[in-house]
Amino acid sequence: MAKIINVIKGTKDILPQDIDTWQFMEQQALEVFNRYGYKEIRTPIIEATELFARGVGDTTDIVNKEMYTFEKSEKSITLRPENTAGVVRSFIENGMTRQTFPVKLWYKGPMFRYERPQAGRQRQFHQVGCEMFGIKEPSADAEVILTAASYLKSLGLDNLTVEVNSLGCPTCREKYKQRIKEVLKPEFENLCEDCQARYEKNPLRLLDCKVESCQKIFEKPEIKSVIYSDFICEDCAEHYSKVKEYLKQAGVVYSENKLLVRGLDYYNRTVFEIKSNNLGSQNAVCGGGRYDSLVENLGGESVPAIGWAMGMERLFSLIQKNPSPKLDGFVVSNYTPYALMLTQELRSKGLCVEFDMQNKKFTKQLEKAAKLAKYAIILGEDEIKNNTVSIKNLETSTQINVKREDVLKTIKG
RNA sequence: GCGGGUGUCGUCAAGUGGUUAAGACCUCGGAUUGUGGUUCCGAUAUACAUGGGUUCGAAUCCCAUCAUCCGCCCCA
Repeated sequence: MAKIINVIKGTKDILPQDIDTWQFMEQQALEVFNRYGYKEIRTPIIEATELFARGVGDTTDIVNKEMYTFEKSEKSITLRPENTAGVVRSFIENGMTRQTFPVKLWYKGPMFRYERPQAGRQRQFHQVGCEMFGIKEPSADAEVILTAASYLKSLGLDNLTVEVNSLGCPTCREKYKQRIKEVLKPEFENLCEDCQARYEKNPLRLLDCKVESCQKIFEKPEIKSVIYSDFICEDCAEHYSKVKEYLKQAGVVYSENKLLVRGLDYYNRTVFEIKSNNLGSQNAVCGGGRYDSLVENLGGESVPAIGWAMGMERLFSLIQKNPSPKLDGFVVSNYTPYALMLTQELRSKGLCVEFDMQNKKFTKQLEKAAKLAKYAIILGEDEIKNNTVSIKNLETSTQINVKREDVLKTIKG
């Protein structure tokens, strides 16, 4: 035999036995987001590398070491590692700035990141996400989080933890960074290697380091007081408290996590995550936040925006799975042409029906019917002669003879 | 990029140096020549990740490679 070819590391087939659940996720997305006023947008899977360098940020891990990038006709092209940058690009390029605000867009599709695969992490994975443009008021933040919560609820996922935080605006965040750097300066030598690098590149990300020795340093009172201080400016603080107020009024249970720092550079003010306890170490189902300067950074006008993305594989592993439904009927007959005709007739009426194309023995066909279908539709010599069929309920073993045109009525009630 | 675990039929899984490598599920056939799901019998002609090594002898011990899973990191 020839050598078999395997899937690429970190990628997976979505197999027929799982497709019902995937289609369910997609169907719920369509319905819920439509209700919330979102329109689907489909952007290319490949984009100019520069889009991600400028959009996601070149200090992020995603851009630094996780992108699938290749050259074609002297252009640098990258498989999208996330879709916010692509949506923003399209928003600008297609003049959506001139549409009535808010502009609400949702997407779903594969993303690519060159990372070491593990539980809840693949190199090709799927995200579903929402982006809302044009509203700077905190009501937008609350609505966007509500949209996420509604979608999760529609999937039967209720008991998830919503965490929120505010990163402030570029001005107050910069001050905060400086204060963190100052207070940690004496301890610099004691920080782990990663943290030393973060100290320069993005001090905000020092905070969620899990190395014990670093955590001990962060626990020191004088340092802790800086880390946990309310650094955000008055405007940001007011925005943040409004968001929380709205969430409370909408009945969203959330907790504040001051260490919730997103690894993407474009976020400002509100950031949030929705987590599960049943996912192992990759426990975030949803991550998002406000990105008021991204549109401008990518060459558009200054348009505020906010959005989130969910990992569909992670959702998949949390969703209650239902067994695939059985066929409505299986035509059992040793008269193949008649069986074919009856099958076609029933299908045209909307039933899911199969027949035995191999014309096996009657018992074999019935056995197959019992395995695959709710009803056996028996078509023998007598039935053909009288223009009837015998319908056997394969669960209750009751069998009745009905007129051919009454099959639909009998099966569907 | 760094750690740790694991690789035996399509799937699950026994077997820890010694004749033809259990078993179960799935699939297919038969018992049952127009009535299934239970039961019984049988079949799938060479499944020990790959390549080396140790040994009289390796699925079993050692090394390497590959794959996969888990953790760090980061994120969805």
